[in-house]
Amino acid sequence: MVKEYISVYILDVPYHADCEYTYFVPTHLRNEIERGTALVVPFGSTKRTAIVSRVDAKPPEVKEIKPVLFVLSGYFKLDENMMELCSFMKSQTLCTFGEAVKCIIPTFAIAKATQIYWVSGEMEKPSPLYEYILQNPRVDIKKLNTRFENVQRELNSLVKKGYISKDTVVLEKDKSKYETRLYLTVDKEEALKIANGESQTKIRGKKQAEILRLLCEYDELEDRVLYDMASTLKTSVDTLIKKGLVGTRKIEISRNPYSTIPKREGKVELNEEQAQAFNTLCRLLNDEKPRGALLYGVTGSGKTSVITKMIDEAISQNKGVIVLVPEISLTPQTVDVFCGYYGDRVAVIHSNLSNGERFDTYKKILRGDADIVIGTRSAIFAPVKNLGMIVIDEEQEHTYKSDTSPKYLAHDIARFRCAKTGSLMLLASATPSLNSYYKALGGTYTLVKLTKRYGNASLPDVIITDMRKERVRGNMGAFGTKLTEYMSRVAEDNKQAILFLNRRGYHSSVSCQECGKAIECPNCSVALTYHSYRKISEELSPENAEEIMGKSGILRCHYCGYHAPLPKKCSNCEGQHFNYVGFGTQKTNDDLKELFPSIKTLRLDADTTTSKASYEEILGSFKNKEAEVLIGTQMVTKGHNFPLVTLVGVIMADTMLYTSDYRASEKTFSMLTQVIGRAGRAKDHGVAIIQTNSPNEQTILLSARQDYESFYENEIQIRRAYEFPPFCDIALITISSVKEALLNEGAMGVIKELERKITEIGAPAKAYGPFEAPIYKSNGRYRKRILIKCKLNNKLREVFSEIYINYTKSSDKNFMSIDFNPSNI
DNA sequence: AGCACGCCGACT
DNA sequence: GTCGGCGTGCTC
Repeated sequence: MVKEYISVYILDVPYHADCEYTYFVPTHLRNEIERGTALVVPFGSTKRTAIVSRVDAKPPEVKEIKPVLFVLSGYFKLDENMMELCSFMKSQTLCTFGEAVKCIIPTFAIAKATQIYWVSGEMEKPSPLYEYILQNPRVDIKKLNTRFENVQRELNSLVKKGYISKDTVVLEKDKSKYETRLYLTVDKEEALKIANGESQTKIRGKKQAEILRLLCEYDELEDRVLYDMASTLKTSVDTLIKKGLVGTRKIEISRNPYSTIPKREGKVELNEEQAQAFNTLCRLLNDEKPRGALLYGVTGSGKTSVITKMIDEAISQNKGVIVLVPEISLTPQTVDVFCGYYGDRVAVIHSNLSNGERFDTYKKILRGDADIVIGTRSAIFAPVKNLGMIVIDEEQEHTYKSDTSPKYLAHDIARFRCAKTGSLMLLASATPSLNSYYKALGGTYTLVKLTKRYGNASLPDVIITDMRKERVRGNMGAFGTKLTEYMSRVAEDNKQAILFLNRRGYHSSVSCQECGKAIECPNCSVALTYHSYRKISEELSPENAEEIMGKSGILRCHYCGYHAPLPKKCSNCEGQHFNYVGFGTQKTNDDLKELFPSIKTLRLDADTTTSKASYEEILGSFKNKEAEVLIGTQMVTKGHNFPLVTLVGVIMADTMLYTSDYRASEKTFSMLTQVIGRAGRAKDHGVAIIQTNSPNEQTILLSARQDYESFYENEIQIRRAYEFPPFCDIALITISSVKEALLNEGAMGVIKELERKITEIGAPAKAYGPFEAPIYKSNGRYRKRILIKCKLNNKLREVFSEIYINYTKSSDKNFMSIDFNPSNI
């Protein structure tokens, strides 16, 4: 029973208005309300959906305290853990409480207040809008908006003049899907008698008799199916219902797109090392305290077997499990394996689900019908019952960080949920993120290693090709000598090859043609980014790049704002010619066609895989050997094993290495390690060829040896020396505006305020900027950034929050976004 | 975010 | 004179 006053969070308010509001609870509603209940309240001049945050609020000193209007029921209710998670997200990522709620509950289930209109007075010269409302009483604003332009204005004036009236209603949705089942209400013998005309109860139609016979045979049938089988329509069934011979019932059906996957049987056998890892992890799982573990296993060491065994263990103890994978479409085989193994107990969550599917999946988990959830980032919020373990596979992947509000990292949500439920957070990777490995070495996580490759799997031979030498020899194409040679061998031997290209990015760096070194920021140890003002129409090719790029442009650091013109010569070797990394990838396909006209290729990238189906189609045809070569981006590095693939080629390994991101090495290492691993799955000995301008780069050499630990040792020292995560946090403030002058002014104001507040609270933080964003002008808006290296804590977050509020409250039309530890810089 | 209020120009 | 443009500020 709640007291007189409650506090609520209103959904759909901007950040600066997102605070707790107090309402009076009419007595008749008092036993329907608790913390987490959804209800509708008057807010300003509208009615809004809200979530109860406190049931014992003190009335604030405001001129009017309004009463709660009514309570929303259904699936739209938050439990205590969800409530705390929303508060956590709000403080952690500076999102609104409502944005957090929308992560946790499918938007489908959230009732939203809408305006409806109807005609209430006669109009002399009816406008089209008036006519429409006359025809469609109680239409909602959404529908009007789709039919008329600029509708709000006219509506307001019509209301004012009394021609129409409006009201706010909250439509509670039940978007569940139902089907109607038909069954006999008399026993079968009787029904048969009736059908054969042997009973006192007489029916006339032949169809009706047939329906009765069918129902005798099948007990219960879906209405549509029965209509089909009896080739009849609703009318004859209706007659039977009226006669009381047939009954109907509605049953809710669950939209499960994965229900067709055949069930597989199989028992996981672990080798000694895996068994040991399993035992360690089991102890952590059984510990009542929340635990974190990092399962670091070299490529091919059988991490998945250990994870599967852990899931078996968890569900045998009646504990629920969440398994996160980087991108579901990248790993359909993972889903197949899981669904095949665990059948109906699995729920799959990813961004391609329809609203209906998402809602059904949500309910299935809520009911406890699914205790294993596998999915992408957003699955971290799944309301799994009796949660016991959260697995984050390939935990270093950047897709675990959301880049739209709420800008959370799945790990943080996992940590929070595990802490609340005493669960195990299990991170798994062959190339862990530096952050996670650092924590593991520091004892925050238990480090569990798998060092032995499974079975007799061997690493492929890795050949590193120095592309600078190829250029000197006059080979300007995408294929070096070695790769050409091995490609033709693949063709001869009737095998297959995978070629890996980096996505063609906007950022390009500049590296010396002689020594291959990229031009770096003197303060930050990251490659400087080349900003040119060339026209997009000037298509770059390796031949004309130096000329075009050299003409105009400037080098910038995205961390400290350092900028400089292009140097005349390389600071390392005095070389005078530079390569502009990040172009020419589109030539690969053309070059390939030219070199090997008979070879069939398949392309796999964001352009060719608009749907999940096309992705699997492409991989399917490659598996069926409808093509010899698969060319693609990141996507080719994951998933399927292709037994015929004996060659993996990395067209240009530097593209990712020399980006402005401080994690460039980390990302390159992870990527190359995975690509090379692709060639090691074949029965025949595989070969991986890495083409690069910097063949002596440690990152490339170490990834060729799959030597993560040495890579970590190198990289962590650089991070420490230049103070990058994990030794600090990075906050990125982006301000955008259509007016360039307004932007400068605003950004300067922000950094001044920021610096003042940082000094005030004495936080260890340093602000850099403002400087131009990598794409300075985009969508007609100019964007500037301020970057802060700091150690985030509640006090500092509060400072950012205040800055954000001040800025969004102010009247100018600039936008601000704040991202803590962004995934891309 | 909505929405109302309020202060300016161009219309019957 | 007033309609309706949008800048400003509030929401328990």
